[in-house]
Amino acid sequence: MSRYNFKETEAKWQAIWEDRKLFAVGERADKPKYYVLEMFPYPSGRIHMGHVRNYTLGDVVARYKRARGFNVLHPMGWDAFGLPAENAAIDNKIHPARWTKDNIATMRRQLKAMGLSYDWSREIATCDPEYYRHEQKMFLDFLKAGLVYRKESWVNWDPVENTVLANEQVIDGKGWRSGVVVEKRLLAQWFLKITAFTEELLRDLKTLERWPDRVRLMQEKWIGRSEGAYILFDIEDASKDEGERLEVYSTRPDTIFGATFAAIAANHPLAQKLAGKDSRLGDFIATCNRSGTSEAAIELAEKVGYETGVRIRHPFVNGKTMPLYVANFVLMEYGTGAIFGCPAHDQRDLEFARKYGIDVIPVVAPKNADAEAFAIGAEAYTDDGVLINSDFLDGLVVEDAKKAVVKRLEAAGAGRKGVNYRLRDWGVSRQRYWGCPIPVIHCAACGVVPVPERDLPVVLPDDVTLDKPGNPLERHPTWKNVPCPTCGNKARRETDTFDTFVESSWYFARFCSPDADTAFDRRSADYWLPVDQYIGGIEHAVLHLLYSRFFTRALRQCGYLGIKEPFAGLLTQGMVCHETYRDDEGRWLFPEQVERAADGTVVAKAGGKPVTIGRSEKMSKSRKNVVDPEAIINAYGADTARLFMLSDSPPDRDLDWTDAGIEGAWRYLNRLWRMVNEPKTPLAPVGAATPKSLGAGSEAAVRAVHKTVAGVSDDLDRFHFNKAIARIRELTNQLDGLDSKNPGAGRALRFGLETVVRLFGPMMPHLTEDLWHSLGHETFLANEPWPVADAAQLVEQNVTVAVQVNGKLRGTLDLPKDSDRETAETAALALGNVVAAIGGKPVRKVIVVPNRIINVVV
RNA sequence: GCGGGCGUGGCGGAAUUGGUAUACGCAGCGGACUUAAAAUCCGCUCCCUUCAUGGGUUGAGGGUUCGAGUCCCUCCGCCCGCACCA
Repeated sequence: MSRYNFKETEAKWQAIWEDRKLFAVGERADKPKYYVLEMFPYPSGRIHMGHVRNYTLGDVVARYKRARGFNVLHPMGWDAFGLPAENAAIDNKIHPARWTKDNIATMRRQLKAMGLSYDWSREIATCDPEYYRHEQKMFLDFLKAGLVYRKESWVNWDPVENTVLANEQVIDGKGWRSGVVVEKRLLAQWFLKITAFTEELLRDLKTLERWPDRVRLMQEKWIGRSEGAYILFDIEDASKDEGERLEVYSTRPDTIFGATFAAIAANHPLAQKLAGKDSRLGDFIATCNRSGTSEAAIELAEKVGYETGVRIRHPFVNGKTMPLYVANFVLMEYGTGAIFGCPAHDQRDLEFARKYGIDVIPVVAPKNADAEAFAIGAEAYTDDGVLINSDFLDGLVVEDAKKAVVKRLEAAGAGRKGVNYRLRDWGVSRQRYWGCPIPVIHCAACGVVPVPERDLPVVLPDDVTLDKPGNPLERHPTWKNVPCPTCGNKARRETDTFDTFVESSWYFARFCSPDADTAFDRRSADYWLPVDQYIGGIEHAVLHLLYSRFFTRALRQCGYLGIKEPFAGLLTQGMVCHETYRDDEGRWLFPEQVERAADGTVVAKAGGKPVTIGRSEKMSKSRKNVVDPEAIINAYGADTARLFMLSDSPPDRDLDWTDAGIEGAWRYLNRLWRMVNEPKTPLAPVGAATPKSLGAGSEAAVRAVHKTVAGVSDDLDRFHFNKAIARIRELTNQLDGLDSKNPGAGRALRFGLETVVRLFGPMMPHLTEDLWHSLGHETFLANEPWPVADAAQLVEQNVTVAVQVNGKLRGTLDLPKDSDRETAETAALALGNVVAAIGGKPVRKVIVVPNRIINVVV
């Protein structure tokens, strides 16, 4: 029996497509444009299965839209700056530029072996000065537009390595290389003013109709708009510092009469000031600063506080004062860095109060509760209710009480209504080498001076040493020494580089005109943008996508482009998982290190000892549950890998990689290949007219083909690739069973097979291109239009209707489509099983859903 | 800790969005072909009970409805994000 030679076939068509420049595109007026983009990869070394999945999904969309008549832009590039290159430099003594370049070469070769329909002439790498010089220009334009500023901000500091650590380099509060406890430290850093667009970023989420709801919801929560009040508390005995007041933000100003303490962040200016007179407070603040800078680390830490001895006055109760604490769970970045605590109606405040013996005064009671008897136990009461113990607020519901409090506060000059956001400005400074230099110069006389545009790009120096801790740019003997562009005196270059999220915030626009002298040609950008379909991992749901949305608005403000939203459609794909293996000593094993023994158990290839199989988890190097895409492509071909990736799970869910699954996909490819190359029924000649009369079997097959075309088109429009494949497989099963004696079988089979080949084109481009030619065609399948179903062939004459008695299925009926109520009801009540189930009881009601179901209620 | 999501046979999943649960595939079992194996082809396969009829089942429990995998509430488990990984 013949087998499909994927190696030869895939290489052949890849060469021909490339040679004919089939996927190179330009702007054109005669077709609608469609821009499909997959998140570009970080060049970490070799492609992994997550890439294969991501790029397969994108390629199906690109090829499908091309067939549907769109002028499709489908580019690829490299997110080439980042921390791993520096780690590799330290570990392997290889220059980050060299390492990155080698990795790109490897990964480009691997991607090309997948047969992806990219316009490779548009390839970009963000570490190329031709790319990042435009980013430096953007930064200067943002600076002019007031969208950039400098301020002090906290970083993770490793006191042994004398260097700043990324959150991922802090493990259990310790530096990953040094193992010593990490401290927080203040550093002057550059910030992009994303908060200038907060309301817009929030409001415009509604316009992103083709984004998953969960991503929009996550962004909404991330921006975190809340309404409340800013309240000023007088500080007792603040005689030396007249007029000093503590400002807090609260979303529950209605609970002000339940306030029994106040707390400020460890790095609140008042805490710093008080620490000057209280060394134990200083120690406490130092302890707080020993936890990491990540919100998770802060929130997960045990909640502790320090009573300062300072007391603050209640704004409405004369003579009432409350203790002021410094607490590790109050964040300086949120609100004013200060809160008032109302333990009765906030769970965290309640736990804090119980721990430090602070009073708990209920001020909101459930509507029908007995106010006298209402007490707080272990749970704070956070629902709506009626105000009690609250002077002028008593009897009001929460909403009205909030308004009443704000009114009084404003009248007393002790506060105001206010809106607050969780969103903070974007800190873009990184104390690292392998990133885009920030184009400013520090002059002792002139201050911060932007690098003049004629001096761009500020290029990274090549001659750096990465074997010592700290930023190599800082240590470089000459690079940072420059004359001040304004006064000409000796000055110092900024040695911080950009967060790599900056590069990925505008790369989609660079692809529109990758060789332009400016960041991008405005006309090209106007033609191609926004991206019609963006595809990538859910892990980018907030940061990358929000930063890109911000950047697009900032670029618009600076006149670069005219759109607000960069990505009109978004598809977030799930992870690729694999089961895990451990040997008898608990060490992880790669899948290729284990095998199934004769008795069915799984053992290690080396030594034959039994292996414990763990559940399927995200593929990761640390657990060794990875399968190398290149090995799969060498063993089965790209089309098999693509088919399996698409057929086994819907794109937004996790996918389990299994050997059995890939084997099954491979068998199917061969089956299809044989159906075309060794047909059981001789195929009608190419282009032959359809005979006047076909046998019943052939006619049914033709109808099935039309139904499949309609179904698959609909599935692909909704990204239900797994369902589309199931449908086509059903059709091939039917075509395989077509009796060759049936009149018109050869014609029906040709029509069926040609359609199957065309429908599978976007998913398995090499095999189908080859079969298309085997079927006698000389055009490129990749250039063929998408098949269209004949609407007349889709109409069913009869439908199967389910018949239930009291909601339980008792039989089915074959009825003409759109039968009227009476016909359906009469037929249903005549069914033997239905009569038996009714058992002579009176029929109360008969529900008829046309063409669907009949339910008899007795 | 906070925010978001997911949960359907031995496994991946389907279910026209409130109307016949388990399509399609994987694995398994039986058969055909073969000296034999591989490959291929045919058949069976959610669970319990039965000659048959029947009954049960969508992580667990409750609710709404003529009817719930789908909507609501409570709980359990797993996953993603938390601003210096990308």
